Amino acid sequence: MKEITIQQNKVLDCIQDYINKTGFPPTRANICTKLGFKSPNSAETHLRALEKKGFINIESGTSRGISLVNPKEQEEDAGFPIIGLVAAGSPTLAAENIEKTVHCPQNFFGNNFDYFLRVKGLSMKDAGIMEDDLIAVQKTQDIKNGDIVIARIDDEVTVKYFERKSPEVVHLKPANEDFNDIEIDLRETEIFIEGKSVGLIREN
Amino acid sequence: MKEITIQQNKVLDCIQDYINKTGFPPTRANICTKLGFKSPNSAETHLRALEKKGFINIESGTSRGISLVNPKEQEEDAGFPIIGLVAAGSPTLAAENIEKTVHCPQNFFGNNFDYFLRVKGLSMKDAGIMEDDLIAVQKTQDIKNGDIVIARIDDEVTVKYFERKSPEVVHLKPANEDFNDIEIDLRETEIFIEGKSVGLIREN
DNA sequence: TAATATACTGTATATATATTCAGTACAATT
DNA sequence: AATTGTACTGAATATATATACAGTATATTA
Repeated sequence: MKEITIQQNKVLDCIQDYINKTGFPPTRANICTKLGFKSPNSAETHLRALEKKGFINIESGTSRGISLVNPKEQEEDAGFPIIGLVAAGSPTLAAENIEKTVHCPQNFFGNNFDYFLRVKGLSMKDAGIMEDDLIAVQKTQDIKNGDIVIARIDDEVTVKYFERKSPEVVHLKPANEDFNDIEIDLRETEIFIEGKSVGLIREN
Repeated sequence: MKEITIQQNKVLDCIQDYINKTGFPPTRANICTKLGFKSPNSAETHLRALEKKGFINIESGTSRGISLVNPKEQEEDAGFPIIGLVAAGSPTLAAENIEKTVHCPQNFFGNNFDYFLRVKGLSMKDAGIMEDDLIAVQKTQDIKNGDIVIARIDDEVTVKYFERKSPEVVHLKPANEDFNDIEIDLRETEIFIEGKSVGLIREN
């Protein structure tokens, strides 16, 4: 997608708004009214530019024949994969691990997120994370102490509280007294942080 | 919604298809082409009937001014209210209790549900239900022992495990050893079951 | 310096479109 | 038997709409 000018973006937003409100695209005159243009040709030239840049399609000779190439609904109401928390051997986002796809807004949990992780085991029970819950994972390296992180040690994926004890030592702490802390010396063991939990869904 | 005839349903499907394919609604002539009519008035009369029955809106004097009253997206991706679990005094679904509206598919949790309830307190902690979690509530009276129910006693709303001890006695059991069972004798105390929990969302 | 893209106004027009009117036919109610 | 709703054809028309043409102005690029 090529770059878009400020005015062209206004026209694009105007079209989106009009469709959301009415259910059908605007005429050149409609756009002029909304944006304060005095000639329908102002809208026409912007539309031609938007078409040339690939943002819209224009059906020739057709009233209101404007269609959006990338409607916003697709961005806001995206499909997110559910990944099984397999014990060992598989990188998290491999296609064969995708259980199914869930549709919800990207900002469903306040923060953006990237995928759902199906929880196995009860090591985070006291944090209210139960077996088969879905954790909304945001792929990020921006982790603070106390965050619930999705960490990979070798090929094992685990969900735990994160706590950095020193530049070289990290503790991964469960929320269940039956489990023990995992202490990791980064000089000895490699650890990869997949991301952190920004939300949770329990299906039943 | 009133009943619809076979032909009118064909016209309605035709409109939906046309919008899906092109991004904008059809003209009378477009409908005629698709359905084999030879006069635009055939489409016109069907459109008027559909409008009268509430399936579509027609913007007068506007080309392609047809909009669907119940587009499929709205059915699949509906808005659900979040209700605060206020301690006393208010019926649950009063408008002033609605925090905000969340958009997600109606079958998001496998079962259909009607609204979200914001949890206060930790009485269901061991069931993984924490403070400020959102419980997806299905309004139903079909409760089995062990279900997590939303019950109203007088004007107090509470979330607990449901267990019927006898035709006259019901136990509402918390999932936290710091709380005690609530024993209710239906001959003495009135209890109303708002519904049951079919899912859970934690926002952060 | 010329060419090109953006960003408009203003006018004009062929045609795309909604919409009314006049019919015909059939089935279901009242 | 009269009325109403459905289901069409066919013709006519006012107007809604796309779209071209003629300008003006500014900024950017080659």
